[in-house]
Amino acid sequence: MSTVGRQTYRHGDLRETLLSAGLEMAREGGPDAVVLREATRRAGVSPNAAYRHFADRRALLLAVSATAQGLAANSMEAAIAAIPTSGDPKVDAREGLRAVGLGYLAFARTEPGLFRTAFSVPDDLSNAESPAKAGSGGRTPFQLLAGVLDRLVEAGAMPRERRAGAELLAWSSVHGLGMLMIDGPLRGLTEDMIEDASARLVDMVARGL
Amino acid sequence: MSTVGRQTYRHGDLRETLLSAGLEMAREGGPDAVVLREATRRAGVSPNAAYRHFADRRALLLAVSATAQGLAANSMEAAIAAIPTSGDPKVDAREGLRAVGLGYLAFARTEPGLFRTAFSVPDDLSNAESPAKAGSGGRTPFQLLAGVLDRLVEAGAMPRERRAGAELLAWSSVHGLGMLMIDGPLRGLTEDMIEDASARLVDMVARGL
DNA sequence: TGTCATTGTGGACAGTGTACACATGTGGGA
DNA sequence: TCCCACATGTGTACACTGTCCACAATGACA
Repeated sequence: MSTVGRQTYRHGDLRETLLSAGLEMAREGGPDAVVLREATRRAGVSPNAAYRHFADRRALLLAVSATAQGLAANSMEAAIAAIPTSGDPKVDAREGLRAVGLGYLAFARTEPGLFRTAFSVPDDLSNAESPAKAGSGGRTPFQLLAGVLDRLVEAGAMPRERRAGAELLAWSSVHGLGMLMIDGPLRGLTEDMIEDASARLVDMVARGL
Repeated sequence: MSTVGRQTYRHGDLRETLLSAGLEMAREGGPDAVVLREATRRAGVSPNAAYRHFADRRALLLAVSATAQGLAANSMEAAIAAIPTSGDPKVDAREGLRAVGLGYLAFARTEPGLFRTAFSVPDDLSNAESPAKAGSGGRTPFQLLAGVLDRLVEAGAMPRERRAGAELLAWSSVHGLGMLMIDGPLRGLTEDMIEDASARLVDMVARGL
């Protein structure tokens, strides 16, 4: 491929360009749709140029995944921001938990490709607070969840002895519904059923935590 | 490819052979590792022979997925069978629910590749009771779950008005933990942490349903 | 026995990830 | 200011994938 559509030999910001090309492909078709050669094609660059910025396809995918997690965080933050304060700290804390869960699920529903790319690429809890995964508010999905759980304890709406590891429980439930809705056996549910299931699920978590 | 290692031109049971080859690949590397050509290679047959039995790679993958769901059902049934009866129907029903969840999670942990192949391939609830997905007891994972939920209601351990759609809630929670453990951000958890999280999760579900 | 649908083969093609050698710019020290 | 090392992009090549097409072997049944 020659340097068509570009005057300079250097691209200028290839890494970023590849990343957003990858993000776009992920949006349309999930992690499997993130293909390296296509990204370089969209960037107007030869296939191998990508290897100057990403060790391999996997590395690109991880970067895309992190970015997608940031977008998920945005959705969660938006849901948090939308809840009116009631004055009662307990109620507010519970609403915060609900909002985090519903924001996560809303992201799954509106951006299924990105959701799958964000959370079904092999990763590790040790990276859960990496700034690359933060939304515009500066916090990652994991940090947002941890935050509302902390508030829940402080407000006395959740026994302190159950706090440790509660992220995993809450996250699991919501994540599972998201996955089953998207490419698991729960596809084909109507919008209403999804809405209903989402609400009931976060209630169940709030009750059971 | 010639008919090496095989005297007859006809293979005899190619469909089944491809299926178990696919299952083996899925076991080792999840859905992405199920590659059509490799399956035919293992069956000692030319690549195109597969197309006499499966429309395309996707069809093979779906068949493998169904088989894997049957294996998951086996794991769940084993967990159910292992619980001692207490005499108290309420207690028994709750233990049944726990067993179903823990059996599902045990399968996820011991057969991560098969688990992902079973439950993260696009499917539909309308196929949830397909005999192809049944375990040796003749019931699919979905049917097993529905069964324990029914018992829960009959035993009076769960309000009847919450029964509808409860499968989705219970399934979501347990499925989410499984996925996050395997290739999501919850990898790297120690055996103990997983054990603990699993137990707490099913308790949460039992409490919150 | 002859016919014909079923099952398998062979060759081909486009597309993928990635390795290796090479080309082209650019910034920092002489 | 020159020049060169280093970063970045190109070209070629290879092995591998899914899948299409035309053809060959086989076995069941008329």
